[in-house]
Amino acid sequence: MGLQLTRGGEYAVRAMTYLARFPEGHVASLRDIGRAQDIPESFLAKILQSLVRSGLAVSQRGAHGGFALARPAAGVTMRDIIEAVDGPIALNQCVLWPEDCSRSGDCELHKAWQRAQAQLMDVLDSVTLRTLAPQPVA
Amino acid sequence: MGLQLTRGGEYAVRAMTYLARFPEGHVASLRDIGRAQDIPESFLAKILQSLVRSGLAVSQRGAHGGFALARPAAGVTMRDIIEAVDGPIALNQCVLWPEDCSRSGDCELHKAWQRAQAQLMDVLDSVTLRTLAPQPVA
DNA sequence: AGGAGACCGGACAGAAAAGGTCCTGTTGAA
DNA sequence: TTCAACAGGACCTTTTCTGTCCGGTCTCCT
Ligand code: SF4
Ligand code: SF4
Repeated sequence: MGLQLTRGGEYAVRAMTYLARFPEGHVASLRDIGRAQDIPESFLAKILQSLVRSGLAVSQRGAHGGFALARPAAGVTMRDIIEAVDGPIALNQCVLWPEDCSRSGDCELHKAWQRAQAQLMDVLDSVTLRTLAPQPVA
Repeated sequence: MGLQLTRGGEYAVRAMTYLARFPEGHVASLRDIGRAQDIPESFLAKILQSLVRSGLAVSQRGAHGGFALARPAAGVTMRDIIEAVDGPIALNQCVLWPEDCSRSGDCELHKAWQRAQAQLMDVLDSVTLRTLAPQPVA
């Protein structure tokens, strides 16, 4: 393989999409999210921690605690979520860190990867949680 | 990380691009390619084997042997090369094997990944070895 | 005040993939 | 015949992925 989304990334988007289905501010517990989205709960705990640390979600501790979106669904993109849990997206190392490759100065391949990355980001930046969960349930 | 080209994929494109810089049919040895492109030779051996098995390169055994492109440079794309060594490209599992995910029937996220994949393939299919190595050296 | 419910944080661990290495065999041209 | 060069497979090390576990902490509810 190679060049594929991690399980963690997929889970993160699914979890956030689930939260976006509720009215703004609604809190759902780890257990609820895991059950609803078929995500192992102890793994999901780690993923949600990343999302909280990245400021995409907020957590409520104690009884009746859980997680909620930190901002309106329309303002959170697929890219935001994936980068929060998997780190920066770079189809090839040199796209984000050109200094790592001595050839990057005049490399046609480099330019190709930059175009590919730009096209990918176009999609990832344009899809928000509102796109993924259009109608909040009452 | 996650979602990044493998080292093997990068090496493969570099090796093929090197071959494309010579007149059609020119044979270069493993050693030559490895030295010119800074690729560990024993690893490169494996990569070239994959390329030969996939029909993108041909090999010549015995003294003065080596590797050459199997077809004109303009007919070999980035995608061909990467898929030959890393297997099929799928930004998310469900893009190529939707039956693996029970949700794939009506999943907005799935559609998003399909768009992203299509954009990526547009670039990868449009870049050929002729693009990467415009002028064969005499 | 005292549970009980729920997240926090870090250590740990098994499995898989990435990234190579090595060795023995086979080929083919000089 | 010799020897340069590829073929193929076994093996190895390191890193990343995909989780698990547990003690600690916080907060609501009674
Ligand atoms: S694409 Fe070019 S610049 Fe980027 S890593 Fe490969 S050789 Fe270096
Ligand atoms: S994007 Fe949708 S279809 Fe694809 S794996 Fe995730 S949930 Fe399944």
